[in-house]
Amino acid sequence: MTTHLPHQPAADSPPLSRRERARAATIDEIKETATRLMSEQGTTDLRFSDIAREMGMTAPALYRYFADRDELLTALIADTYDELGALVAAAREGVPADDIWGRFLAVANAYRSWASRDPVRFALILGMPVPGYAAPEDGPTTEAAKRAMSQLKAIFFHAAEQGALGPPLLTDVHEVLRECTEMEKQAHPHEPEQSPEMFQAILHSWASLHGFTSLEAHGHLNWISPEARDALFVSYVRLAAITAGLPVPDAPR
Amino acid sequence: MTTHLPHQPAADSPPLSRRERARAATIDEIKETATRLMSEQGTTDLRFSDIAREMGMTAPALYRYFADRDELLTALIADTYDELGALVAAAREGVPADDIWGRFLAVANAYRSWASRDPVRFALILGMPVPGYAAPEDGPTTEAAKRAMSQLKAIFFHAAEQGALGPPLLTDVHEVLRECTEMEKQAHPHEPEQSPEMFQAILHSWASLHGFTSLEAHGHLNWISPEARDALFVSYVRLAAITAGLPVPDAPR
DNA sequence: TCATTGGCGTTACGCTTCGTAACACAACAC
DNA sequence: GTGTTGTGTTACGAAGCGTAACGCCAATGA
Repeated sequence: MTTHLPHQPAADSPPLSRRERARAATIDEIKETATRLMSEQGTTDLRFSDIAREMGMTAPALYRYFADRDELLTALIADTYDELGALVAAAREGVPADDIWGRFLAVANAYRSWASRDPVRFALILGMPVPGYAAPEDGPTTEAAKRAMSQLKAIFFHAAEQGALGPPLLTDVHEVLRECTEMEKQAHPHEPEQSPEMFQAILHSWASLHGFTSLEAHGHLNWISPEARDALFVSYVRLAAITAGLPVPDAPR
Repeated sequence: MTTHLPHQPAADSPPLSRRERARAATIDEIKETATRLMSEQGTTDLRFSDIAREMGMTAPALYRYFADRDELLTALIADTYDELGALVAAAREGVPADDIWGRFLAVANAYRSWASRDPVRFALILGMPVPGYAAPEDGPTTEAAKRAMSQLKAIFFHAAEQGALGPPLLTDVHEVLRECTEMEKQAHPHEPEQSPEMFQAILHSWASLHGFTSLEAHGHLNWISPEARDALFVSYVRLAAITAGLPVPDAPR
Protein backbone atom coordinates (compact mmCIF):
# COMPACT_ATOMS: atom_id res chain seq x y z
CA MET A 1 0.00 0.00 0.00
CA THR A 2 3.03 2.26 0.48
CA THR A 3 0.85 4.50 2.46
CA HIS A 4 1.62 7.70 0.63
CA LEU A 5 0.23 10.35 2.90
CA PRO A 6 -0.42 13.44 0.86
CA HIS A 7 -1.75 15.22 3.90
CA GLN A 8 1.39 15.67 5.84
CA PRO A 9 3.52 17.25 3.16
CA ALA A 10 5.83 14.28 2.90
CA ALA A 11 8.51 16.18 4.74
CA ASP A 12 10.41 12.97 4.22
CA SER A 13 12.47 13.26 7.33
CA PRO A 14 15.04 11.03 5.71
CA PRO A 15 16.51 9.07 8.60
CA LEU A 16 13.87 6.52 9.31
CA SER A 17 15.04 4.27 12.06
CA ARG A 18 14.84 0.54 11.66
CA ARG A 19 12.06 0.43 14.19
CA GLU A 20 10.07 3.13 12.52
CA ARG A 21 10.30 1.35 9.23
CA ALA A 22 9.10 -1.87 10.79
CA ARG A 23 6.25 -0.01 12.41
CA ALA A 24 5.25 1.66 9.18
CA ALA A 25 5.36 -1.68 7.43
CA THR A 26 3.10 -3.22 10.04
CA ILE A 27 0.66 -0.35 9.75
CA ASP A 28 0.60 -0.82 6.03
CA GLU A 29 0.06 -4.53 6.39
CA ILE A 30 -2.80 -3.96 8.76
CA LYS A 31 -4.46 -1.55 6.40
CA GLU A 32 -3.87 -3.82 3.45
CA THR A 33 -5.35 -6.77 5.28
CA ALA A 34 -8.28 -4.76 6.51
CA THR A 35 -8.97 -3.48 3.03
CA ARG A 36 -8.76 -6.93 1.56
CA LEU A 37 -11.05 -8.42 4.15
CA MET A 38 -13.51 -5.63 3.64
CA SER A 39 -13.65 -6.19 -0.09
CA GLU A 40 -13.71 -9.95 0.26
CA GLN A 41 -16.50 -10.21 2.76
CA GLY A 42 -18.37 -7.34 1.22
CA THR A 43 -18.84 -5.49 4.44
CA THR A 44 -17.45 -2.41 6.08
CA ASP A 45 -17.90 -4.08 9.41
CA LEU A 46 -14.39 -5.29 10.02
CA ARG A 47 -13.28 -7.21 13.07
CA PHE A 48 -9.97 -6.75 14.72
CA SER A 49 -9.76 -10.43 15.47
CA ASP A 50 -10.13 -11.33 11.81
CA ILE A 51 -7.44 -8.94 10.74
CA ALA A 52 -5.13 -10.20 13.43
CA ARG A 53 -5.80 -13.82 12.63
CA GLU A 54 -5.15 -13.17 8.99
CA MET A 55 -1.82 -11.62 9.89
CA GLY A 56 -0.82 -14.34 12.30
CA MET A 57 -1.16 -12.07 15.29
CA THR A 58 -3.54 -11.69 18.17
CA ALA A 59 -6.15 -9.00 18.28
CA PRO A 60 -4.86 -6.92 21.17
CA ALA A 61 -1.59 -6.38 19.32
CA LEU A 62 -3.41 -4.22 16.81
CA TYR A 63 -4.20 -1.74 19.51
CA ARG A 64 -0.54 -0.81 19.48
CA TYR A 65 -1.19 0.69 16.07
CA PHE A 66 -4.76 1.86 16.13
CA ALA A 67 -6.49 3.00 19.28
CA ASP A 68 -9.80 1.52 18.16
CA ARG A 69 -11.84 0.47 15.20
CA ASP A 70 -12.76 4.03 14.35
CA GLU A 71 -9.16 5.10 14.09
CA LEU A 72 -8.43 2.27 11.70
CA LEU A 73 -11.51 3.14 9.69
CA THR A 74 -10.50 6.76 9.50
CA ALA A 75 -7.14 5.74 8.11
CA LEU A 76 -8.73 3.40 5.61
CA ILE A 77 -11.14 6.07 4.49
CA ALA A 78 -8.35 8.58 3.99
CA ASP A 79 -6.36 6.07 1.96
CA THR A 80 -9.37 5.19 -0.12
CA TYR A 81 -9.94 8.84 -0.91
CA ASP A 82 -6.40 9.16 -2.09
CA GLU A 83 -6.56 6.02 -4.13
CA LEU A 84 -9.72 7.06 -5.91
CA GLY A 85 -8.37 10.54 -6.47
CA ALA A 86 -5.14 9.21 -7.92
CA LEU A 87 -6.95 6.71 -10.08
CA VAL A 88 -9.25 9.30 -11.57
CA ALA A 89 -6.43 11.75 -12.08
CA ALA A 90 -4.40 9.11 -13.86
CA ALA A 91 -7.34 8.30 -16.09
CA ARG A 92 -7.72 11.95 -16.98
CA GLU A 93 -4.07 12.39 -17.72
CA GLY A 94 -4.00 9.26 -19.83
CA VAL A 95 -5.90 11.08 -22.54
CA PRO A 96 -4.44 13.93 -24.60
CA ALA A 97 -5.26 17.27 -23.07
CA ASP A 98 -7.03 18.57 -26.14
CA ASP A 99 -9.43 15.66 -26.27
CA ILE A 100 -11.86 17.09 -23.81
CA TRP A 101 -14.65 14.64 -24.36
CA GLY A 102 -12.13 11.84 -24.15
CA ARG A 103 -10.94 13.07 -20.80
CA PHE A 104 -14.43 13.49 -19.48
CA LEU A 105 -15.32 9.98 -20.50
CA ALA A 106 -12.10 8.63 -19.05
CA VAL A 107 -12.79 10.23 -15.70
CA ALA A 108 -16.34 8.95 -15.72
CA ASN A 109 -15.20 5.48 -16.63
CA ALA A 110 -12.58 5.45 -13.93
CA TYR A 111 -15.08 6.51 -11.31
CA ARG A 112 -17.62 3.99 -12.47
CA SER A 113 -15.36 1.02 -12.88
CA TRP A 114 -13.60 1.57 -9.59
CA ALA A 115 -16.92 1.68 -7.80
CA SER A 116 -18.15 -1.46 -9.50
CA ARG A 117 -14.95 -3.27 -8.81
CA ASP A 118 -14.95 -2.34 -5.17
CA PRO A 119 -18.44 -1.40 -4.06
CA VAL A 120 -17.58 -1.73 -0.42
CA ARG A 121 -14.85 0.84 -0.50
CA PHE A 122 -16.99 3.02 -2.70
CA ALA A 123 -19.69 2.90 -0.06
CA LEU A 124 -17.06 3.50 2.57
CA ILE A 125 -16.21 6.93 1.27
CA LEU A 126 -19.21 8.02 -0.77
CA GLY A 127 -22.03 6.05 0.73
CA MET A 128 -23.30 5.87 4.22
CA PRO A 129 -20.84 6.25 7.03
CA VAL A 130 -19.96 2.91 8.51
CA PRO A 131 -22.24 1.45 11.16
CA GLY A 132 -21.24 2.82 14.49
CA TYR A 133 -18.59 4.99 12.98
CA ALA A 134 -18.84 8.70 13.59
CA ALA A 135 -16.91 10.62 10.97
CA PRO A 136 -14.57 13.21 12.43
CA GLU A 137 -16.49 16.46 12.48
CA ASP A 138 -16.50 18.21 9.11
CA GLY A 139 -13.85 15.64 8.41
CA PRO A 140 -12.48 13.91 5.39
CA THR A 141 -15.93 12.97 4.17
CA THR A 142 -16.65 16.27 2.49
CA GLU A 143 -12.98 16.54 1.65
CA ALA A 144 -13.22 13.42 -0.45
CA ALA A 145 -16.31 14.64 -2.14
CA LYS A 146 -14.59 17.82 -3.15
CA ARG A 147 -11.47 16.05 -4.25
CA ALA A 148 -13.43 13.73 -6.51
CA MET A 149 -15.19 16.73 -7.93
CA SER A 150 -11.98 18.61 -8.48
CA GLN A 151 -11.06 16.15 -11.19
CA LEU A 152 -14.17 17.12 -13.05
CA LYS A 153 -13.50 20.76 -12.36
CA ALA A 154 -10.10 20.43 -13.92
CA ILE A 155 -11.63 19.27 -17.16
CA PHE A 156 -13.97 22.22 -17.27
CA PHE A 157 -11.19 24.67 -16.48
CA HIS A 158 -9.11 23.21 -19.22
CA ALA A 159 -11.94 23.32 -21.72
CA ALA A 160 -12.64 26.92 -20.77
CA GLU A 161 -8.99 27.84 -21.23
CA GLN A 162 -9.03 26.34 -24.68
CA GLY A 163 -12.19 28.22 -25.48
CA ALA A 164 -13.87 24.90 -26.10
CA LEU A 165 -16.46 25.22 -23.39
CA GLY A 166 -19.86 26.22 -24.64
CA PRO A 167 -22.67 27.48 -22.46
CA PRO A 168 -24.45 24.80 -20.48
CA LEU A 169 -27.98 23.92 -21.36
CA LEU A 170 -29.21 25.66 -18.27
CA THR A 171 -27.98 29.20 -17.91
CA ASP A 172 -30.35 30.31 -15.22
CA VAL A 173 -28.56 30.21 -11.93
CA HIS A 174 -30.34 30.95 -8.70
CA GLU A 175 -29.06 33.85 -6.70
CA VAL A 176 -28.00 31.71 -3.80
CA LEU A 177 -25.89 29.57 -6.09
CA ARG A 178 -24.21 32.66 -7.44
CA GLU A 179 -23.25 33.59 -3.92
CA CYS A 180 -22.05 30.09 -3.42
CA THR A 181 -19.82 30.36 -6.47
CA GLU A 182 -18.43 33.55 -5.04
CA MET A 183 -17.58 31.82 -1.80
CA GLU A 184 -15.88 29.00 -3.62
CA LYS A 185 -13.85 31.50 -5.54
CA GLN A 186 -12.64 33.03 -2.30
CA ALA A 187 -11.93 29.65 -0.80
CA HIS A 188 -9.74 28.66 -3.73
CA PRO A 189 -8.18 31.87 -4.99
CA HIS A 190 -5.56 30.01 -6.95
CA GLU A 191 -8.09 28.29 -9.18
CA PRO A 192 -9.11 29.73 -12.53
CA GLU A 193 -12.19 31.84 -12.75
CA GLN A 194 -15.44 29.94 -12.73
CA SER A 195 -18.78 31.33 -13.74
CA PRO A 196 -21.89 30.44 -11.77
CA GLU A 197 -23.30 28.60 -14.77
CA MET A 198 -20.19 26.51 -14.93
CA PHE A 199 -20.23 25.89 -11.20
CA GLN A 200 -23.76 24.68 -11.47
CA ALA A 201 -22.99 22.56 -14.50
CA ILE A 202 -20.06 20.90 -12.77
CA LEU A 203 -22.18 19.97 -9.79
CA HIS A 204 -24.84 18.64 -12.10
CA SER A 205 -22.32 16.48 -13.93
CA TRP A 206 -20.89 15.11 -10.78
CA ALA A 207 -24.22 14.24 -9.23
CA SER A 208 -25.23 12.56 -12.45
CA LEU A 209 -22.10 10.52 -12.68
CA HIS A 210 -22.45 9.53 -9.09
CA GLY A 211 -26.03 8.44 -9.54
CA PHE A 212 -25.38 5.91 -12.24
CA THR A 213 -22.27 4.71 -10.51
CA SER A 214 -23.95 4.26 -7.19
CA LEU A 215 -26.95 2.43 -8.58
CA GLU A 216 -24.80 0.09 -10.60
CA ALA A 217 -22.20 -0.56 -7.93
CA HIS A 218 -24.84 -1.64 -5.48
CA GLY A 219 -26.55 -3.91 -7.92
CA HIS A 220 -29.67 -1.89 -8.59
CA LEU A 221 -29.16 -2.06 -12.33
CA ASN A 222 -28.56 -5.77 -12.42
CA TRP A 223 -31.87 -6.34 -14.14
CA ILE A 224 -30.37 -5.11 -17.39
CA SER A 225 -27.43 -6.86 -18.98
CA PRO A 226 -23.88 -5.63 -18.48
CA GLU A 227 -23.70 -4.73 -22.14
CA ALA A 228 -26.85 -2.66 -21.82
CA ARG A 229 -25.40 -0.98 -18.76
CA ASP A 230 -22.28 -0.12 -20.71
CA ALA A 231 -24.29 1.37 -23.52
CA LEU A 232 -26.49 3.20 -21.08
CA PHE A 233 -23.50 4.62 -19.30
CA VAL A 234 -21.91 5.99 -22.42
CA SER A 235 -25.11 7.67 -23.52
CA TYR A 236 -25.55 8.95 -20.00
CA VAL A 237 -22.11 10.51 -19.89
CA ARG A 238 -22.63 11.97 -23.33
CA LEU A 239 -25.81 13.56 -22.14
CA ALA A 240 -24.10 14.99 -19.09
CA ALA A 241 -21.28 16.42 -21.19
CA ILE A 242 -23.65 17.96 -23.70
CA THR A 243 -25.81 19.62 -21.10
CA ALA A 244 -22.74 20.91 -19.32
CA GLY A 245 -21.47 22.63 -22.44
CA LEU A 246 -18.53 20.36 -23.05
CA PRO A 247 -17.64 19.65 -26.66
CA VAL A 248 -18.85 16.19 -27.64
CA PRO A 249 -18.17 14.52 -30.97
CA ASP A 250 -21.29 14.00 -33.01
CA ALA A 251 -20.78 10.34 -33.71
CA PRO A 252 -22.27 8.31 -30.95
CA ARG A 253 -19.46 6.01 -29.99
CA MET B 1 -46.80 0.57 11.05
CA THR B 2 -49.90 -1.47 10.21
CA THR B 3 -47.70 -3.71 8.24
CA HIS B 4 -49.63 -3.64 5.04
CA LEU B 5 -48.11 -6.48 3.10
CA PRO B 6 -48.72 -5.91 -0.57
CA HIS B 7 -46.87 -9.06 -1.47
CA GLN B 8 -49.26 -11.62 -0.22
CA PRO B 9 -52.38 -10.42 -1.94
CA ALA B 10 -54.05 -9.39 1.29
CA ALA B 11 -56.33 -12.37 1.07
CA ASP B 12 -57.65 -10.88 4.26
CA SER B 13 -58.66 -14.17 5.78
CA PRO B 14 -61.12 -12.31 7.96
CA PRO B 15 -61.19 -14.41 11.10
CA LEU B 16 -58.02 -13.34 12.83
CA SER B 17 -57.87 -15.05 16.15
CA ARG B 18 -57.10 -13.06 19.21
CA ARG B 19 -53.69 -14.67 19.40
CA GLU B 20 -52.88 -13.97 15.81
CA ARG B 21 -53.76 -10.35 16.26
CA ALA B 22 -51.53 -10.09 19.29
CA ARG B 23 -48.73 -11.73 17.39
CA ALA B 24 -49.13 -9.38 14.45
CA ALA B 25 -49.12 -6.42 16.79
CA THR B 26 -45.91 -7.59 18.38
CA ILE B 27 -44.30 -8.08 15.02
CA ASP B 28 -45.29 -4.58 14.08
CA GLU B 29 -43.95 -3.20 17.30
CA ILE B 30 -40.65 -4.96 16.76
CA LYS B 31 -40.33 -3.58 13.29
CA GLU B 32 -41.32 -0.13 14.42
CA THR B 33 -38.80 -0.19 17.21
CA ALA B 34 -36.09 -1.53 14.98
CA THR B 35 -36.79 1.13 12.39
CA ARG B 36 -36.75 3.85 14.98
CA LEU B 37 -33.51 2.66 16.51
CA MET B 38 -31.94 2.40 13.10
CA SER B 39 -32.84 5.97 12.24
CA GLU B 40 -31.92 7.28 15.66
CA GLN B 41 -28.51 5.74 15.93
CA GLY B 42 -27.81 6.25 12.26
CA THR B 43 -26.74 2.72 11.62
CA THR B 44 -28.15 -0.31 9.91
CA ASP B 45 -26.36 -2.45 12.44
CA LEU B 46 -29.19 -3.17 14.80
CA ARG B 47 -28.88 -5.24 17.91
CA PHE B 48 -31.54 -7.55 19.16
CA SER B 49 -30.75 -6.68 22.71
CA ASP B 50 -31.39 -3.00 22.08
CA ILE B 51 -34.70 -3.63 20.41
CA ALA B 52 -35.76 -5.93 23.19
CA ARG B 53 -34.67 -3.53 25.89
CA GLU B 54 -36.55 -0.74 24.21
CA MET B 55 -39.66 -2.88 24.21
CA GLY B 56 -39.29 -4.02 27.78
CA MET B 57 -38.50 -7.54 26.71
CA THR B 58 -35.48 -9.73 26.67
CA ALA B 59 -33.55 -10.49 23.54
CA PRO B 60 -34.29 -14.18 23.16
CA ALA B 61 -37.98 -13.43 23.02
CA LEU B 62 -37.52 -11.79 19.67
CA TYR B 63 -36.46 -15.09 18.22
CA ARG B 64 -40.04 -16.20 18.52
CA TYR B 65 -40.82 -13.72 15.79
CA PHE B 66 -37.71 -13.54 13.66
CA ALA B 67 -35.37 -16.45 13.24
CA ASP B 68 -32.36 -14.16 13.13
CA ARG B 69 -31.15 -10.69 12.36
CA ASP B 70 -31.29 -11.29 8.63
CA GLU B 71 -34.92 -12.24 8.70
CA LEU B 72 -35.77 -9.07 10.57
CA LEU B 73 -33.71 -7.05 8.14
CA THR B 74 -35.45 -8.62 5.19
CA ALA B 75 -38.79 -7.63 6.65
CA LEU B 76 -37.60 -4.10 7.34
CA ILE B 77 -36.25 -3.77 3.84
CA ALA B 78 -39.49 -4.93 2.31
CA ASP B 79 -41.47 -2.48 4.43
CA THR B 80 -39.13 0.33 3.56
CA TYR B 81 -39.59 -0.37 -0.14
CA ASP B 82 -43.31 -0.18 0.27
CA GLU B 83 -43.13 2.96 2.29
CA LEU B 84 -40.96 4.76 -0.22
CA GLY B 85 -43.08 3.53 -3.07
CA ALA B 86 -46.26 4.70 -1.42
CA LEU B 87 -44.75 8.02 -0.49
CA VAL B 88 -43.59 8.75 -4.00
CA ALA B 89 -46.85 7.60 -5.49
CA ALA B 90 -48.75 9.86 -3.12
CA ALA B 91 -46.55 12.79 -4.07
CA ARG B 92 -47.22 12.15 -7.72
CA GLU B 93 -50.93 11.88 -7.26
CA GLY B 94 -51.00 15.00 -5.16
CA VAL B 95 -50.46 17.07 -8.28
CA PRO B 96 -53.03 17.42 -11.06
CA ALA B 97 -52.50 14.86 -13.76
CA ASP B 98 -52.06 17.42 -16.50
CA ASP B 99 -49.28 19.24 -14.69
CA ILE B 100 -46.56 16.96 -15.89
CA TRP B 101 -43.63 19.03 -14.76
CA GLY B 102 -45.33 19.47 -11.41
CA ARG B 103 -45.66 15.74 -11.01
CA PHE B 104 -42.10 15.13 -12.02
CA LEU B 105 -40.86 17.66 -9.51
CA ALA B 106 -43.12 16.26 -6.83
CA VAL B 107 -41.78 12.78 -7.33
CA ALA B 108 -38.23 14.04 -7.31
CA ASN B 109 -38.86 16.05 -4.17
CA ALA B 110 -40.44 13.12 -2.42
CA TYR B 111 -37.53 10.86 -3.24
CA ARG B 112 -35.01 13.45 -2.18
CA SER B 113 -36.63 14.60 1.00
CA TRP B 114 -37.37 11.10 2.18
CA ALA B 115 -33.74 10.14 1.67
CA SER B 116 -32.49 13.20 3.49
CA ARG B 117 -34.89 12.70 6.32
CA ASP B 118 -33.95 9.09 6.73
CA PRO B 119 -30.56 8.42 5.20
CA VAL B 120 -30.18 5.15 7.01
CA ARG B 121 -33.26 3.60 5.55
CA PHE B 122 -32.39 5.08 2.19
CA ALA B 123 -29.05 3.32 2.38
CA LEU B 124 -30.81 0.22 3.57
CA ILE B 125 -32.69 -0.22 0.36
CA LEU B 126 -30.78 1.74 -2.24
CA GLY B 127 -27.28 1.78 -0.87
CA MET B 128 -24.98 -0.98 0.06
CA PRO B 129 -26.50 -4.11 1.46
CA VAL B 130 -26.17 -4.18 5.20
CA PRO B 131 -22.93 -5.45 6.69
CA GLY B 132 -23.11 -9.17 7.00
CA TYR B 133 -26.48 -9.32 5.38
CA ALA B 134 -26.82 -11.35 2.24
CA ALA B 135 -29.83 -10.23 0.25
CA PRO B 136 -32.09 -13.06 -0.83
CA GLU B 137 -30.95 -14.04 -4.29
CA ASP B 138 -32.29 -11.75 -6.99
CA GLY B 139 -34.47 -10.60 -4.17
CA PRO B 140 -36.27 -7.45 -3.27
CA THR B 141 -33.24 -5.31 -3.96
CA THR B 142 -33.79 -5.05 -7.67
CA GLU B 143 -37.51 -5.14 -7.05
CA ALA B 144 -37.26 -1.93 -5.09
CA ALA B 145 -35.19 -0.32 -7.73
CA LYS B 146 -37.77 -1.11 -10.35
CA ARG B 147 -40.63 -0.04 -8.15
CA ALA B 148 -39.03 3.32 -7.51
CA MET B 149 -38.47 3.70 -11.21
CA SER B 150 -42.01 2.74 -12.05
CA GLN B 151 -43.20 5.98 -10.51
CA LEU B 152 -41.09 7.88 -12.96
CA LYS B 153 -42.24 5.62 -15.75
CA ALA B 154 -45.83 6.44 -14.94
CA ILE B 155 -45.16 10.10 -15.47
CA PHE B 156 -43.63 9.47 -18.85
CA PHE B 157 -46.46 7.19 -19.90
CA HIS B 158 -48.94 9.80 -18.90
CA ALA B 159 -47.11 12.55 -20.72
CA ALA B 160 -46.91 10.38 -23.80
CA GLU B 161 -50.62 9.67 -23.66
CA GLN B 162 -51.36 13.36 -23.51
CA GLY B 163 -49.05 13.93 -26.43
CA ALA B 164 -47.01 16.19 -24.22
CA LEU B 165 -43.83 14.19 -24.36
CA GLY B 166 -41.26 15.60 -26.72
CA PRO B 167 -38.25 13.70 -28.00
CA PRO B 168 -35.44 13.41 -25.48
CA LEU B 169 -32.25 15.30 -26.10
CA LEU B 170 -30.48 12.07 -26.97
CA THR B 171 -32.26 10.06 -29.62
CA ASP B 172 -29.43 7.68 -30.42
CA VAL B 173 -30.07 4.43 -28.66
CA HIS B 174 -27.57 1.64 -28.75
CA GLU B 175 -28.73 -1.61 -30.27
CA VAL B 176 -28.40 -3.51 -27.04
CA LEU B 177 -30.63 -1.02 -25.28
CA ARG B 178 -33.24 -1.45 -27.97
CA GLU B 179 -33.22 -5.16 -27.30
CA CYS B 180 -33.47 -4.39 -23.63
CA THR B 181 -36.54 -2.25 -24.24
CA GLU B 182 -38.04 -5.12 -26.16
CA MET B 183 -37.50 -7.46 -23.26
CA GLU B 184 -39.04 -5.02 -20.84
CA LYS B 185 -42.03 -4.77 -23.09
CA GLN B 186 -42.48 -8.52 -22.98
CA ALA B 187 -41.97 -8.63 -19.24
CA HIS B 188 -44.70 -6.05 -18.68
CA PRO B 189 -47.19 -6.58 -21.48
CA HIS B 190 -49.87 -4.60 -19.67
CA GLU B 191 -47.84 -1.40 -19.69
CA PRO B 192 -48.23 1.19 -22.41
CA GLU B 193 -45.86 1.14 -25.32
CA GLN B 194 -42.44 2.58 -24.62
CA SER B 195 -39.94 3.58 -27.24
CA PRO B 196 -36.27 2.84 -26.76
CA GLU B 197 -35.51 6.54 -26.56
CA MET B 198 -38.02 6.90 -23.81
CA PHE B 199 -36.71 3.87 -22.00
CA GLN B 200 -33.25 5.35 -22.11
CA ALA B 201 -34.47 8.73 -21.02
CA ILE B 202 -36.32 7.28 -18.05
CA LEU B 203 -33.23 5.45 -16.88
CA HIS B 204 -31.21 8.60 -17.30
CA SER B 205 -33.66 10.59 -15.21
CA TRP B 206 -33.74 8.07 -12.48
CA ALA B 207 -29.98 7.72 -12.23
CA SER B 208 -29.69 11.49 -12.14
CA LEU B 209 -32.24 11.88 -9.44
CA HIS B 210 -30.62 9.17 -7.45
CA GLY B 211 -27.20 10.76 -7.74
CA PHE B 212 -28.13 14.06 -6.21
CA THR B 213 -30.24 12.39 -3.59
CA SER B 214 -27.55 9.97 -2.58
CA LEU B 215 -24.82 12.57 -2.35
CA GLU B 216 -26.96 14.89 -0.31
CA ALA B 217 -28.42 12.25 1.99
CA HIS B 218 -24.99 11.07 2.97
CA GLY B 219 -23.70 14.52 3.62
CA HIS B 220 -21.43 14.93 0.65
CA LEU B 221 -23.01 18.20 -0.34
CA ASN B 222 -22.83 19.69 3.12
CA TRP B 223 -20.18 22.13 2.01
CA ILE B 224 -22.83 24.19 0.30
CA SER B 225 -25.69 25.71 2.20
CA PRO B 226 -29.09 24.03 2.39
CA GLU B 227 -30.57 26.88 0.40
CA ALA B 228 -27.98 26.39 -2.30
CA ARG B 229 -28.72 22.69 -2.32
CA ASP B 230 -32.39 23.43 -2.77
CA ALA B 231 -31.70 25.72 -5.66
CA LEU B 232 -29.28 23.26 -7.16
CA PHE B 233 -31.80 20.48 -6.88
CA VAL B 234 -34.51 22.36 -8.66
CA SER B 235 -32.23 23.29 -11.50
CA TYR B 236 -30.99 19.73 -11.59
CA VAL B 237 -34.46 18.30 -11.88
CA ARG B 238 -35.36 20.86 -14.49
CA LEU B 239 -32.36 19.79 -16.50
CA ALA B 240 -33.30 16.15 -16.20
CA ALA B 241 -36.85 16.84 -17.31
CA ILE B 242 -35.76 18.93 -20.25
CA THR B 243 -33.28 16.39 -21.52
CA ALA B 244 -35.85 13.65 -21.11
CA GLY B 245 -38.34 15.44 -23.30
CA LEU B 246 -40.82 16.32 -20.59
CA PRO B 247 -42.60 19.65 -20.92
CA VAL B 248 -41.08 22.19 -18.56
CA PRO B 249 -42.38 25.69 -18.00
CA ASP B 250 -39.98 28.35 -19.20
CA ALA B 251 -39.94 30.36 -16.04
CA PRO B 252 -37.33 28.99 -13.75
CA ARG B 253 -39.17 28.55 -10.52
C1' DT C 1 -64.30 -28.21 36.50
C1' DC C 2 -59.98 -29.71 35.54
C1' DA C 3 -56.17 -31.47 32.73
C1' DT C 4 -53.84 -30.73 28.38
C1' DT C 5 -51.84 -28.22 24.79
C1' DG C 6 -49.39 -24.57 22.48
C1' DG C 7 -47.63 -19.97 22.41
C1' DC C 8 -44.80 -16.68 24.70
C1' DG C 9 -41.39 -14.94 27.64
C1' DT C 10 -37.90 -15.84 31.04
C1' DT C 11 -33.28 -17.31 32.90
C1' DA C 12 -29.06 -19.92 31.97
C1' DC C 13 -25.53 -21.04 28.90
C1' DG C 14 -21.68 -21.25 25.21
C1' DC C 15 -19.44 -18.74 21.82
C1' DT C 16 -17.37 -14.59 19.86
C1' DT C 17 -16.09 -9.84 19.82
C1' DC C 18 -14.19 -5.58 21.82
C1' DG C 19 -10.98 -3.24 24.48
C1' DT C 20 -7.94 -3.11 28.84
C1' DA C 21 -4.45 -4.81 31.99
C1' DA C 22 -0.58 -7.27 33.33
C1' DC C 23 3.21 -9.67 31.87
C1' DA C 24 7.35 -11.42 28.63
C1' DC C 25 10.69 -10.66 25.36
C1' DA C 26 13.64 -8.15 21.79
C1' DA C 27 16.06 -4.15 20.24
C1' DC C 28 18.40 -0.32 21.31
C1' DA C 29 21.07 3.34 24.37
C1' DC C 30 24.49 4.27 27.49
C1' DG D 1 25.66 -5.17 31.55
C1' DT D 2 21.63 -2.59 32.70
C1' DG D 3 17.63 0.27 31.91
C1' DT D 4 14.27 1.93 28.56
C1' DT D 5 11.19 1.57 24.84
C1' DG D 6 8.49 -0.92 21.70
C1' DT D 7 5.99 -4.95 20.61
C1' DG D 8 3.62 -9.00 21.29
C1' DT D 9 1.48 -12.37 24.41
C1' DT D 10 -2.06 -14.34 27.74
C1' DA D 11 -5.80 -13.14 31.05
C1' DC D 12 -9.83 -10.71 31.88
C1' DG D 13 -14.57 -8.21 32.09
C1' DA D 14 -18.36 -6.48 29.48
C1' DA D 15 -21.63 -7.11 25.84
C1' DG D 16 -23.75 -9.30 21.77
C1' DC D 17 -25.73 -13.46 19.26
C1' DG D 18 -28.27 -17.44 19.24
C1' DT D 19 -29.78 -22.00 21.63
C1' DA D 20 -31.78 -24.68 25.31
C1' DA D 21 -34.49 -25.57 29.13
C1' DC D 22 -37.91 -23.99 32.03
C1' DG D 23 -42.42 -21.37 33.82
C1' DC D 24 -46.65 -18.99 32.85
C1' DC D 25 -50.99 -18.17 30.74
C1' DA D 26 -54.85 -18.59 27.59
C1' DA D 27 -57.50 -21.48 24.90
C1' DT D 28 -59.39 -26.09 24.25
C1' DG D 29 -61.80 -30.43 25.30
C1' DA D 30 -63.72 -34.04 28.21
